[in-house]
Amino acid sequence: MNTIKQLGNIAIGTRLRMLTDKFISDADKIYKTLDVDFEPRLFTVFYLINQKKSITITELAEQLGYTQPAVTQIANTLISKKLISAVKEKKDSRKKILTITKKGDELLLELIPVWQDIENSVKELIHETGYDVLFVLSKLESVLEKKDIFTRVMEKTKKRQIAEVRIFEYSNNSPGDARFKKELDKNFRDINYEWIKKYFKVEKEDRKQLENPGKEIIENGGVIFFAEYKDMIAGTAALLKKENNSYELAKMAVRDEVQGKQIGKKLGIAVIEKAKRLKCNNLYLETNATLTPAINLYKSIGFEEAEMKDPSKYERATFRMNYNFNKKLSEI
Amino acid sequence: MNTIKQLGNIAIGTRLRMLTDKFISDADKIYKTLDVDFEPRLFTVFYLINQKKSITITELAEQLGYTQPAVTQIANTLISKKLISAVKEKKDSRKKILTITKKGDELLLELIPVWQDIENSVKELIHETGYDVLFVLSKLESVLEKKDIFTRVMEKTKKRQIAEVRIFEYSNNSPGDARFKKELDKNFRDINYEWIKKYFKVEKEDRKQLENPGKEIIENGGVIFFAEYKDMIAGTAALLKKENNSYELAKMAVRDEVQGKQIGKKLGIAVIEKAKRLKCNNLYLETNATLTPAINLYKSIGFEEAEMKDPSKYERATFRMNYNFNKKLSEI
DNA sequence: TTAATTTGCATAAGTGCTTATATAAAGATA
DNA sequence: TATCTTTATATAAGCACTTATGCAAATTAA
Repeated sequence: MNTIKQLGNIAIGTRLRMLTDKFISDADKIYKTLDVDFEPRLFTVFYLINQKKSITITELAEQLGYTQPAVTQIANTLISKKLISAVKEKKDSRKKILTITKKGDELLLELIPVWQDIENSVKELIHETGYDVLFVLSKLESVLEKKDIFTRVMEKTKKRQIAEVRIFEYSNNSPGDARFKKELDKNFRDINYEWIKKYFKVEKEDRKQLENPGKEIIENGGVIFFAEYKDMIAGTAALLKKENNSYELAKMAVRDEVQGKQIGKKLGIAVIEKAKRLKCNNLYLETNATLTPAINLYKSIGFEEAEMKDPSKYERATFRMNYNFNKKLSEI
Repeated sequence: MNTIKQLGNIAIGTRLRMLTDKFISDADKIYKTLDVDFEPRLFTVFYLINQKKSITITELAEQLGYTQPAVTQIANTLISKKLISAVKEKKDSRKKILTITKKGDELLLELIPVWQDIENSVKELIHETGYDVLFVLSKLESVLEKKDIFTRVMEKTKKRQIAEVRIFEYSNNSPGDARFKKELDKNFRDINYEWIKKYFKVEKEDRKQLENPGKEIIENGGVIFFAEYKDMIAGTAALLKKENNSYELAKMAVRDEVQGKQIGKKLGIAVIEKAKRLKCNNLYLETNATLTPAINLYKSIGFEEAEMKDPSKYERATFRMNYNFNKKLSEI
């Protein structure tokens, strides 16, 4: 039974469950031994009804942190034991007002000294630990409320995953054998066709760039970026050279099965950095106004909504964004 | 939800349960979100099988503090997911040896980083509380192991109940009206008949004393003691005067429905103290050797087994005890 | 060496919560 | 004022354990 301690922090749930079970089963044994017709699970509800004199199901659930069905079930048990009674509220007949019955009051006379003994026993126990255990529990509750384990783990996982994503570029200057380049071309094509088909239709300009990226993008002075994640090409982006040191961010796509790993963001940042190194003074992109998540991503890396001046080569392009070179990047 | 805190020590079980639920459900959410085919409840068992490489159901149950059926169920789930495999031990075919499968090893590769993130998140959480929460839990566990809540409450309840028992005597010197004395006589008779009939048969000597205690006991220089508990006469004892400052403790009986409240002990002590005040130098009692609980009670208040010299007036009396006036009473 | 006891595991049923969903009354909106 | 949404409670089913019990293999006692 000591092994559980060695599992460390991760087994805290199991250890708490064991302590919980011990407390609850001891309480149960106490009622049984003292021949009091009561159960531990009824305690909080019965206690609070007595304290508040009259209270509804939902109010109890809120104040005790139970779910409503839990309170309904406990209340029904108390009603069947004739310890409380329920009446509908006059003004709002959905509400059920619970009050202690005469039999409940009589049972309370028996219960109160037992509760007092339990209270004192727990107090004594806690004192022997040398810690203000209840305060520690409060701390744990409040720290957990600020940021729970799920959120913490997600943050860590995201960071870990981002770290596992490797971005590399493919341009006229990149070395590499032909077979590898062919494989990359295929990935560039497939990943982009996949996402375009999902929301829109493939247009002539798409086909031109995707079928022959070497000629249409690289030879025109552009760069293609790939995101590699766990031995697979997970996403792409292209930096297209335009006139007068202008560049366009285009063909940015991430495979469906690796969404949510910040791959798009990492690609976008790589594109921006490359553009800066190329002395670009005008970086823009075109997208569709309905693609809110994408637009938010672009905003998060420094793009700002701009006027849609000239008609685009793409039917789907209804929204233009310019990169703001002066804005300091918020932390990524 | 803050109300639960105000319930104080007694609601510690409920508070622990809530924390437990939060940890477990967060872990569940993490596996689901990361699309890992695993469940929190499988963790400890799967982890330990991996650590020990091969282990049986019962060993797991012992080391984890789970019941054997719990481990059987978890193991079966792991087997159905093909994460572990079970083979019978050659030497003892009752034993089932569990080991991780290839698929289990593959899942572990996915799980370990997640577990690491959980581990770190809990560590971070605990650090933010400012307390060594796991150490506090250990303390709680060890203090609880030394003496659990049930035992503590029982001790307190016993003390409380003893305090509620009032012993009073009824002798030639006692004041009181006739009706009250008649009522006491009836109680003395009924309580004793009740217990005698339960184990033995009522004998002539019983009838003589019980039907006419005033004449047979009081007028002979004896004293009758009553224990009053919650407005009822709960037990009786008599101190019978014999020749040469000898006294006999007899007719000690406690109603069945108030057994276990130390009433007999309290009566016995009252009898002994009275005997001392009467300058008694030889206090004895006769009982039956089969009545072990009664004999233990007598021992606990200072009686010692003695030789059964003269044949008793009672058929059932097979065991004689003398009070040791020199022995210091152990704490009561 | 047989019979009785102990041990290891399986199975069934219970417990005390949960989530998901239904239902009816009340309140908001058009 | 009819409809749509929200709120209060009920009901059903699930979950992760528990206790109780059964069964067969192993061990101990006679």
